[in-house]
Amino acid sequence: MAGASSGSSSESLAFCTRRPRPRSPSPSAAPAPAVRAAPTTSLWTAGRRATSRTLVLERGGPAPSVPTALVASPPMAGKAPVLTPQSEDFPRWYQDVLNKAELADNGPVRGTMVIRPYAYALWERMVAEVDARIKGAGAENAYFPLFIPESYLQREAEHVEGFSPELAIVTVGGGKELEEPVVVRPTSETVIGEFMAKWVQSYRDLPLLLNQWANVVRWELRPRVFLRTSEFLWQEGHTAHASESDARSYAESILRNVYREFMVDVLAIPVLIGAKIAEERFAGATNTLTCEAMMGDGKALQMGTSHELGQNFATAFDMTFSDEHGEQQVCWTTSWGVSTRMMGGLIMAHGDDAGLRLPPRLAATQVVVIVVRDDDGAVTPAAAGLVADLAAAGVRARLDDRVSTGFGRRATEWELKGVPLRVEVGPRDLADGIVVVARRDDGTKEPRSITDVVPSVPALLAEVQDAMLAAATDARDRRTFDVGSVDAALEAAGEGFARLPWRLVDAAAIARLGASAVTVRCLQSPDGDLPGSTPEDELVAICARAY
RNA sequence: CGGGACGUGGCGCAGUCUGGAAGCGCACCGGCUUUGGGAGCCGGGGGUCGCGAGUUCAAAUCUCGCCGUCCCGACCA
Repeated sequence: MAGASSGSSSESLAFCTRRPRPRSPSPSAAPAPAVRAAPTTSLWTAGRRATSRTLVLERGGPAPSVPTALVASPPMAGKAPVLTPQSEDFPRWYQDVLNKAELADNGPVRGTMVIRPYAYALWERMVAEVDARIKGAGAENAYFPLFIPESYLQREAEHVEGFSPELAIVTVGGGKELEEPVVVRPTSETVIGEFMAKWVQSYRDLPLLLNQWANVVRWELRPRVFLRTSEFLWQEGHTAHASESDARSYAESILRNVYREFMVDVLAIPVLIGAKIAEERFAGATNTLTCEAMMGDGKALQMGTSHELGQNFATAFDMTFSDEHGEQQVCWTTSWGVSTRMMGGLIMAHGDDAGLRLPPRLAATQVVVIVVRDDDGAVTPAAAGLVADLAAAGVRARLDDRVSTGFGRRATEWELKGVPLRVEVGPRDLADGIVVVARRDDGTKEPRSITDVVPSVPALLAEVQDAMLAAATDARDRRTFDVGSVDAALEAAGEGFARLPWRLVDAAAIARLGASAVTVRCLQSPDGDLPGSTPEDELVAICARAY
């Protein structure tokens, strides 16, 4: 049972270099109040204290017109929390965020979702950023059909086998039974393979680098908005190469320079990169590379994958070319994708009890300028001027001049929606020549002179971006543990990621982990890079519970 | 697809056990007063009680079936 790679000495290895804190209370241990009473110390209190301190420090002098309410901070005692606290019920919190931040609804058909404008704007930002990087990698966009002949799927044995259970198949069209049923694409390797085979004749046609933005359908048994829906939006890249090494390096390059770079630099989500174990590979791939992120509850989320398909699809679709010597060769192909699942990752990696927190580079609205009140009609024009100046400075800013709605409500709403910076302008500020700038990431507020707030915003946004990445990285690292046994990995996975020597993981170990819903998310070299040429018995298996 | 919980105005819920005129809070609309962290008062609108069959004089309530949602498993971007 224990393979040669899994010596019995494993049980005696040190448990952890960094020991997990006492296992977090299981749901049953956390006494959920019968009525969701307002916590005595709300999140407001913390933020507010920081606020008053900052205000006093920065303003100096008598500061006679510091808005008293900012300092006095009437806590939200007596009010129900806006969202179910994460610590109480993380999945419920996620649902609450989707609803309250107006992100998405369930569609009428099970497993489908409606992406609301605010969330779709975020998706459009993701598309823009990822698309630019894909083009930077040399791939061109194209579009292939939604309907695929069922026979195409069947040409690659593992591919059909893997996807059959989740296919949606159309058997009737135009009121008539179809001669050959058509599959609603679950992914497009097969159609694209068919056409690549047609287009590639010579080594001069290679590499052929294509990408498409599309929707795909995979009938899901257990859907979850953004994370696992029966229809989702994504990008799927498909490439053909003259050699295995060229295909491999391209797949790796997409993972590192497109996906990881986007996730780290734009989403501010630190991701691990690694290779999937055989059981977790894409159906039909010879190697699957992945970006794995940690969510706020310590669970893992696969954020994107890049596959080496070897010659499996090229063989199935007769994708051949003549090489420099006039010899017929079979192509080597890759495919890679990221999807609307990243929306779920974004929400769960950064969100807190007050709602969404958006990294500035992604945020569709980076700064909201709020007219606190406007007694004499002078504040709104000033605020609108700030918005215009911010826009001119390249900042995505918008105005909130809904003064008929109370300030508190609007502030709460923008926090729910995760806008990185709020600029609050009221009559007193105007009289003092200041505005109050509030950061969503850490809740701090400080006054700025109205004349130099605009030029200071880009740097502040950059600071917020960096702080969010640093905080997410720190949170992940605190929940990552080096372990020396399967038992220790199981315990650590209750909390976050376990780094377990791969040589300790045999089939029996995978089964034991699986019994507790813990899986090997990926394999890495000891320094956290892709396995590459690292000897197999030196690899590290990242084990975790996953979405 | 297996186990569990649950479907009552947009959201959260009471009412269901023990059948007998659909209620509450928030949200929404109007008016006035408000507006520097979830406003107040007054007045309104909105629900074939998830859907379909039964039982009954009478069904949100009882019975059966189906659908959906959430959690836990098996499957996945």
